[in-house]
Amino acid sequence: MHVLTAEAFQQRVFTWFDRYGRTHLPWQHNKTPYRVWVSEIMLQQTQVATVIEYYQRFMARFPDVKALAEAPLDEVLHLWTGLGYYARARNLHKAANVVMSEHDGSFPAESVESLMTLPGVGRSTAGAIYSISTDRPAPILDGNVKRVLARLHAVEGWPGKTEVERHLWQLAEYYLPSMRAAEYTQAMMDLGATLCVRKKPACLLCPFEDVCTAHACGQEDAFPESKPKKAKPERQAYFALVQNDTGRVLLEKRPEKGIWGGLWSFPQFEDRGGLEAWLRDLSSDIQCAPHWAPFVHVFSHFRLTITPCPVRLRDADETLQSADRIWVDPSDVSGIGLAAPVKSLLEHLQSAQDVIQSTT
DNA sequence: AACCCGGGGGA
DNA sequence: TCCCCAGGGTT
Repeated sequence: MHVLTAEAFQQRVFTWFDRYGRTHLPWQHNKTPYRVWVSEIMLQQTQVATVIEYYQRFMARFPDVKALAEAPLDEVLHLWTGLGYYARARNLHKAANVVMSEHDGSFPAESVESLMTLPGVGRSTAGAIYSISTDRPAPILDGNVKRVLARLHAVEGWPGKTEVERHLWQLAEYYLPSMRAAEYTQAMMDLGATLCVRKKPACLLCPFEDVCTAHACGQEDAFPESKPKKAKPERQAYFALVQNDTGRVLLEKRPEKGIWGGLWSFPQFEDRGGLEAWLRDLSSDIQCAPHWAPFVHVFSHFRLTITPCPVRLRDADETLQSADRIWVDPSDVSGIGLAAPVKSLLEHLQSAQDVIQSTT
């Protein structure tokens, strides 16, 4: 077992990429810093297969950074609905405005450091945007590359630890070629995404099969080490699904910070008592249907048991109008961002409505 | 049900 | 500087 020179490593990467690399992803043609940036942000926590549709819709609606900057944030969040990690969309919108107001509308792609001044762009994302859009070398260290390098060198420890991450960056810099920078970045991501996958990697097809330390001892699964896990606390939420005579549904805008930041959701309460008190204040003329079956929505650090409580409201539309409250038609929620379970509940309300209409 | 993920921001 | 936070999809 020996360590490859950087040149030998690069040669193997390019030979493999020339045959097996991905070249037809939507963001791989007409490459501009803007298009690459949007793709990299979407790809941060989300796999390629999921991103493709979102990317196409996003680019059709916001073809350039000016269109994105001028759009209402609600509309950006709408196109992000279901993608998760909504801070990404808020940062994207904020960064588009920074590009317009502080960089005359052209992307600050002169260096990795200048890209990193944009909200939502860290070192790895900046390296990807820089190398792919300018074809000049910059290392990246996304989850794919972490896996490839951690296995190749059997790097111990969880990559979230500063020391481990520092070691991996050092390796990424060591192997970085001076030529074919864009292809190299793409090739490293492709290696991790298609061969060096988390479980059952395709080592027999890997250009580093003969030099990979983890493979040599049959320990591919042991690298990189996974995040130390801890128990997830349980939380409760009661959602008021308030519907008026016309079938429209009341939504509230969530605070910018925290879970589902800036999205629209149902009025939410920690317990049934809170919901009932709120309803009594709202109107004397309410019909509270039996609540629907509770279900669990899992976040990265807690589990939320949601109990949807449908309510029919006869009057008082006006009393509930304000900047952060709206009545929406559950069959048309264009223009606003919704969390996945909220979108799903609105669809349920819509089908319940259809049943009522078809039987009357 | 367990696992994965780049960056921001507060402790 | 470290650790917590954030939400879906995939396996």
